[in-house]
Amino acid sequence: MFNETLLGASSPVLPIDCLKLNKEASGGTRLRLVSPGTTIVLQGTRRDATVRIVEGCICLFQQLADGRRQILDVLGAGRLFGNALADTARYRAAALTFTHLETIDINVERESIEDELRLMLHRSHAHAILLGRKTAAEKVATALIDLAQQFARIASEQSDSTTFTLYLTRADLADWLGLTLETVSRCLNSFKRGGLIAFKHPEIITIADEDALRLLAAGQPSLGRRPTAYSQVISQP
Amino acid sequence: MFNETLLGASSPVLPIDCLKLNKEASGGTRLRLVSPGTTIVLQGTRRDATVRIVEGCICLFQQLADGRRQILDVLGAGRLFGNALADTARYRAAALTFTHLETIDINVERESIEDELRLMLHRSHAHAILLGRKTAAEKVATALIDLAQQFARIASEQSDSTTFTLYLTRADLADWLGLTLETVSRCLNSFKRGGLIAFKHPEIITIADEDALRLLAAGQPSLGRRPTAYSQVISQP
DNA sequence: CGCAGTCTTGAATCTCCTCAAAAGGCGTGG
DNA sequence: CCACGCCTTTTGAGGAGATTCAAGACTGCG
Repeated sequence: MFNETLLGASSPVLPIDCLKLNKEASGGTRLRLVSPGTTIVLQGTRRDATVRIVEGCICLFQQLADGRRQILDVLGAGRLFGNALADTARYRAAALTFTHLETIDINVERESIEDELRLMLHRSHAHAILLGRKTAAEKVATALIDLAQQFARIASEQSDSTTFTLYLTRADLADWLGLTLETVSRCLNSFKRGGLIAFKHPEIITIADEDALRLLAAGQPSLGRRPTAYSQVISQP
Repeated sequence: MFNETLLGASSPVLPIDCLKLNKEASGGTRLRLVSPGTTIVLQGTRRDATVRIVEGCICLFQQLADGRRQILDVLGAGRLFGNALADTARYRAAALTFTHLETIDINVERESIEDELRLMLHRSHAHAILLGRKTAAEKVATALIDLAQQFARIASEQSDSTTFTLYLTRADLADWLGLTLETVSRCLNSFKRGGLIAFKHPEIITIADEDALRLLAAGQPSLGRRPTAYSQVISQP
């Protein structure tokens, strides 16, 4: 069962797996460490219950009555989460690794919050075309490109290969991409055999051929299947 | 081919199929009539190019390189659209019927714009779980409930049946729900045979059994298939 | 009346899912 | 240090839901 972390100025309660630190920089904002698997619950309906991810990875998800799960977004360092962005009662957040959070002042960060809101909407729209119109391979390719950008290690910049930690399990990826865990695994290993990516441990991924992956992710006619267009194709303006 | 309507204070250009009216009420906002099939292009990157739908129906959509299309949202009267909400260069809008638009002042309507932004995000998230995790029948049921709410005719409130105009074609519905036009047609006719809905003309739909439709839309265990849950089911708090 | 567009329906195909089993990693404890 | 159990991942075989292809029906319009 998931642990639950309560966050919010109104609640002094902190579960065992949360560390509370005080930071003198940036005006004494609190830092909280959340363990993987923990469901993050922002206290009440307070508008000011909003946090910034300092380090780590969090996913937002929704569930249907029978348990079918859809991960809405995967958030890395710098992303915001909380009631100032959207009613947190409508979906839930879970930490995918040890994650540092810091509470933010919604009056001071008004601008950042509006930017984050626009970013969320843009990402959600991009994800809609992924879920609705991309093939399994295209979905996985898109996810890899996205996660590589968000979680790339600043390690050796040798050649053009990027390595990143895949905080999501195959099951998480499946619930993000609208697939099954087996299909995700098959795609990843097919990419591996094709030389698009490389991995030894299933959670440390190296992008070997980013160009090819990007073409696949974009749904390039040559690589994917033929299109399902029910309306005339409209040329870009 | 789609016509293109230019909107925005910077552009005095109006295509033939657009009527320009002056309205004395609400401070001289302009009203524009857009014909169905018209792609609406908000001029430039101006932050103030934003409109409210007074009457009619507009859909927002994106396309992949090969023409695969995904409708992001269907907007009815009262909804906003424009650069104040999201960069309109990232997706396009098309009128699905004769539609009245009025330009709004983003300084005066600051509050409404932020509300609309949150509504867009919420709807996009709700649509994500539809695209990723619902079956074809559940998708179509969800769409019908949604459209009935947004486009219900205020006609005879007899019994509990709602009738509405389906401005979307089967192809539009398919591109909204991540299905094919044939699957949408099959679902609608299956609902018709099952007594959930009724229609004589394919674009005038009556919701006959709203409760059953809502259960289906919610992905009720008894009606749909068994769940695809890759993580433990988390009980609601 | 005939044409064009949308919608409906059927049959075959295919992608992805389901079910199943085996392999690999990791921590615990003997 | 290795055995054991637990969990995630991989891989295979078969099946189901949705798509594709195709033909016919309905509607509105010149």
